[in-house]
Amino acid sequence: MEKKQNPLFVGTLAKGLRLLRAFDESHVSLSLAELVARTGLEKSAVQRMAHTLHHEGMLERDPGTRRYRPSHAWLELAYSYYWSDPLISRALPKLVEFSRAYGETVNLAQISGDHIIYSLRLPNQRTQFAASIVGRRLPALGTASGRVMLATWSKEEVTHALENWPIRSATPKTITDREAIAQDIARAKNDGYSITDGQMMLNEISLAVPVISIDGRANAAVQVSVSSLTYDEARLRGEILPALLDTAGGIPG
Amino acid sequence: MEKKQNPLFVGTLAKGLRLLRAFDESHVSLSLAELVARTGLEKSAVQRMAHTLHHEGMLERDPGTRRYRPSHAWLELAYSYYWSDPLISRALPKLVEFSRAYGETVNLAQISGDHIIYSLRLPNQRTQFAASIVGRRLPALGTASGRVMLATWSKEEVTHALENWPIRSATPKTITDREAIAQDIARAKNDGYSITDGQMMLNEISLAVPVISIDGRANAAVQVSVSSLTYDEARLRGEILPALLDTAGGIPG
DNA sequence: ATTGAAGTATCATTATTTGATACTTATGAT
DNA sequence: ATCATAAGTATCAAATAATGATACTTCAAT
Repeated sequence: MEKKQNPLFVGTLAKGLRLLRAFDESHVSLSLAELVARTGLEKSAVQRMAHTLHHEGMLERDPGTRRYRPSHAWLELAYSYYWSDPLISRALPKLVEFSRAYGETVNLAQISGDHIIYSLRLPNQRTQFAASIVGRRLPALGTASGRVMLATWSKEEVTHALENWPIRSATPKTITDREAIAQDIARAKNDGYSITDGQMMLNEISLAVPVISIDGRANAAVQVSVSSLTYDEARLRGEILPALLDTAGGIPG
Repeated sequence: MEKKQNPLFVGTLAKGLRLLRAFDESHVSLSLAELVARTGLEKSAVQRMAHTLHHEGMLERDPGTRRYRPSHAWLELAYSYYWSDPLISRALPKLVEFSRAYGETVNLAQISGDHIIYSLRLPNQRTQFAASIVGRRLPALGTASGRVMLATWSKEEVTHALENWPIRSATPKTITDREAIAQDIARAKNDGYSITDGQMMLNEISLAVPVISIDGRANAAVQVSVSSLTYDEARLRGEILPALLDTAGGIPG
């Protein structure tokens, strides 16, 4: 590792973690050589780390192809996470209730640095895979959830976010103009919700309302995605928004 | 670490992983001293590992209490897992379909050593928290899912499992007699499904059917939990079983 | 059959982890 | 409030354990 800042920093452990993070949606299994390429570590180091991670049950290994894959232990970690985050258990029953009542996809999003992360997802039949599974991260500024959270933050924090947080263009309709996003956040502050259209995916309209804590600040949002082919914004506002506000407002804390 | 088997084994990495595994449903946050107690490592080692894990974003740290917690990265790992396991994307739409149609809790369980692990869960309003979140592990012999998978395995494998796999008594009704479990597996082999009553929790009836792969073997099961206060076994067999068989049978693979 | 790449094994070198200890900050009892 | 004790943090000399170069073996493709 280049330079170690602190004598408490254990480079070997950090290297091992890099192997875990080498896996993602477009790298579902990796060979030794691919791990070398993706982590930038020495072949010998990768050999040792992969061996150890496999031995410890953190990596599955196909004896035929010799490729490594995430193991069930990765789900167990998610299980521990769920217990550790008190918001999850408070939000889950409310989301289930909403999901059953309206039959639309509903998610809990939390701020995570300059991204949002979906920590609970209740899909419906039309939801596609990527939008059905927890742990997905998206740039906060590009999402209704991120914007509606920012709408509850201080002016300084919002300015900082608008100037520094990343924007990724995912569709032709993605708004990359930071001034336009600033206006959208101001609108969300006024309205108490945020709607985006086709920002992350075409034909997808997203409605988010904040989960506000005692101090008035939101670090989480409840969000509904619908198809623009069956909904327009007005209908979303009329039919879904009131219930979604109830849902978010009903989350204790 | 006691004894190193292989020169490829990196003890430092294994130690770091022990910190991650120290968290579970009854240990949602841990202080340095508690980490020392739970991992059995030296205080200095824990200090270094915790520092590094925090630095790398794998542990959250409350500056006030100085306690460590799982971070969002644990959910990101689950996200990568989901993409890596091809069964997940095949099963999910079928489970959603079932869940919407019947309104009952439905899960995908997979074998994981001598336990089953729930890798997809679609809760309903009545489902309690522990039964709503993925990554939960249960001793395979004590679950309908585990038994119905074993029913598709070879005689030798079943014998080995019955002799060696763990049994944990969770309720007064938990069957701890291995001969009785053997009979239940034989019944499942005959019926193509398994029903358990109050094995993991009182007033919970569980119905599982196997997800059979091309070779006739099941490493996964689709499972429904209902309350014994609203269902009896006969009604479960009559109303739910046919649809559940369709669901499992409809999973490609 | 041949060749190059990928995966595996070995080992001397030394950088890195180690763990004891001292120091500082919190906590709880009196 | 004060003290006592535990928890958390910092430091450093010692040597263990990780390193990475290299050689060997297996695999895959032509």
